[in-house]
Amino acid sequence: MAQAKYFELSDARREGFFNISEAAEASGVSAKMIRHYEETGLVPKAGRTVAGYRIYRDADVHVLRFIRRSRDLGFTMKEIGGLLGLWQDKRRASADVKKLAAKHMADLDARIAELQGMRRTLEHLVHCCHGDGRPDCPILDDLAGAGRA
Amino acid sequence: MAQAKYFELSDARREGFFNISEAAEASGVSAKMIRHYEETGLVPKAGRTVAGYRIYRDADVHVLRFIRRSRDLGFTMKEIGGLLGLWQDKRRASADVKKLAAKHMADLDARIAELQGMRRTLEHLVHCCHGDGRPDCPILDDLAGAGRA
DNA sequence: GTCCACCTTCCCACCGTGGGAAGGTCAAGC
DNA sequence: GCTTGACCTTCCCACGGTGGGAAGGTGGAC
Repeated sequence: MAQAKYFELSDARREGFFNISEAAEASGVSAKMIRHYEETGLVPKAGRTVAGYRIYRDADVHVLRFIRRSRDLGFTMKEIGGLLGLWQDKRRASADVKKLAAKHMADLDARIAELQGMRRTLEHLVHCCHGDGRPDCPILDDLAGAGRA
Repeated sequence: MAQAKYFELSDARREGFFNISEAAEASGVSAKMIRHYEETGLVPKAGRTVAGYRIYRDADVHVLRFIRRSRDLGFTMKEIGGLLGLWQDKRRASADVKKLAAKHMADLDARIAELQGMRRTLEHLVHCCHGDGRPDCPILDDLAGAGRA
């Protein structure tokens, strides 16, 4: 990632590097997750100081922010790997990006529809339940017997 | 769960018990998950034959179906634990069930809104991307720079 | 020199589900 | 009887993402 070799931390700072918590702060990705992304290969290994501290440049933080934004849009790690590849490939076809995004949109639609289905059923049940001190409850009755009662 | 002790499997069947795969089939919960629910204490420990095979009665299958149905409505394991408790408590107040269900509905609403927010943003981006062989792509531009460009 | 904040690695947890290995058991066919 | 294949058991590992925390090393300020 940083491609830098074996600075003292103070030197690294002078050269414009961040340590991991600064990179986390600037990118919105937690230090924990930055390490995790490195470990899983989503981002290349960070440069290190002589003492073994990870150091990051602006460009690295930029990558992390890209990941953060992608997560915010609900892309999976795998998809983000693909997006990063496309982002860094200057000869990419925008159609490839669009395709990936459209696929993800379809996934979101499916998930939304699923949740809305649950919500509708639940709304009906909640509506039917008088919700007082008595024990009889159509919600439980449905859970207990739906599809065969 | 089954409260039965140490049958031979053939005896158990005559007494109306199911083995785990029959219970799975009848309840819609996989054998794998039945064991898992037992291990986590969501359902009581099943009875066993002398050979150690789990055996289930109709009532046990009924419980499993309750769980399955609850999962289908998106309840978490924890919530299902609560629902099971209420279901089996004949002196429950239906208000308690309604409250749990209403809370879950609110959770669903929040999740749906979140996904719809993602979807809206994504739709806009996909719409803006010409999606041809050229590399320039507003989707990647947004992921790379949103919030500071 | 001391102190505290930060860094490192490592392991564990969540939730829900599935895969698969290694070994025991049941029932059917011969 | 014995073999065969389907099933059972327990155990561990994986996924996606994120967090908690322990144990030990460092950086920098006073």
